[in-house]
Amino acid sequence: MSLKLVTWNINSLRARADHVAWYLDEHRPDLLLMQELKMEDEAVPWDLFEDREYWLETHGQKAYNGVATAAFDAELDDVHAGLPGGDDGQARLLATTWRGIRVINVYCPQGQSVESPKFEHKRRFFRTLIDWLKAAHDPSQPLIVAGDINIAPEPTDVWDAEEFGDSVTRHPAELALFQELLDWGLHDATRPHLDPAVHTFFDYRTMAWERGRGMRIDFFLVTAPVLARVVGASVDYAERDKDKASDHAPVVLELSEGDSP
DNA sequence: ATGGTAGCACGGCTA
Repeated sequence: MSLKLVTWNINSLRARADHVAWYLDEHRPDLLLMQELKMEDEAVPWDLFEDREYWLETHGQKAYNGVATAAFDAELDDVHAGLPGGDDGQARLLATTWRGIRVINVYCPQGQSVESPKFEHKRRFFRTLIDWLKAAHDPSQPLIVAGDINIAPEPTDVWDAEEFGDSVTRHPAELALFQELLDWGLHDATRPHLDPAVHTFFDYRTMAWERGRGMRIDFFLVTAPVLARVVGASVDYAERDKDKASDHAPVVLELSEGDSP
């Protein structure tokens, strides 16, 4: 047996409630990290999770952002919402401890364009995130930083790296920040298990799913003790292909069940 | 073609 962990930008829990319910029934993930709830905590459909025996923690925000972590048959402890000094009050980060692993569920700013003030905010968010990780976490301990990272670190992580050039998600300043996470001791856990052509996000605007123009911007970044337990990974294209799907596909990471070091 | 679609919420922002 293995544990199934999923990160999924659902693009509104209200619009995607049925899809999430179907996903829990069909796949019963042991841990589900959701981004872009686009609702306040008060509006979250708790029954959807409670009825299926999931422990749920949310960090919501009206209309934008919002993250939630759901665990089947396990508690979520030491819940901490928000990135200290880094998210400008936007609901983008939720830290919990699950089965002895610190799990940081994150929805990183998209940045809009390199010229936009939002790109400054994106870089500031990552600077603060990295500094906070370094100050308050230990890469020798079991840690997962997962979610919609909004950076495509490898040329194969966009449908056409030439066309992308240095635009947002592929700008050198962002690639350097992503590399800094790796240098600190995080590993891109799904990459060795995915074909380089597999992507996680397909924009509605350009009919990107229909045209096969995806990006890989959703990640499980894990420390060595977690990496040693990884037995597989996949991206659920069937979910992205459904009617009224989110623009992001669920990303699945499988861990062996063994005791945490 | 500085669009295209989707979500929130009912005009414009965000992605």
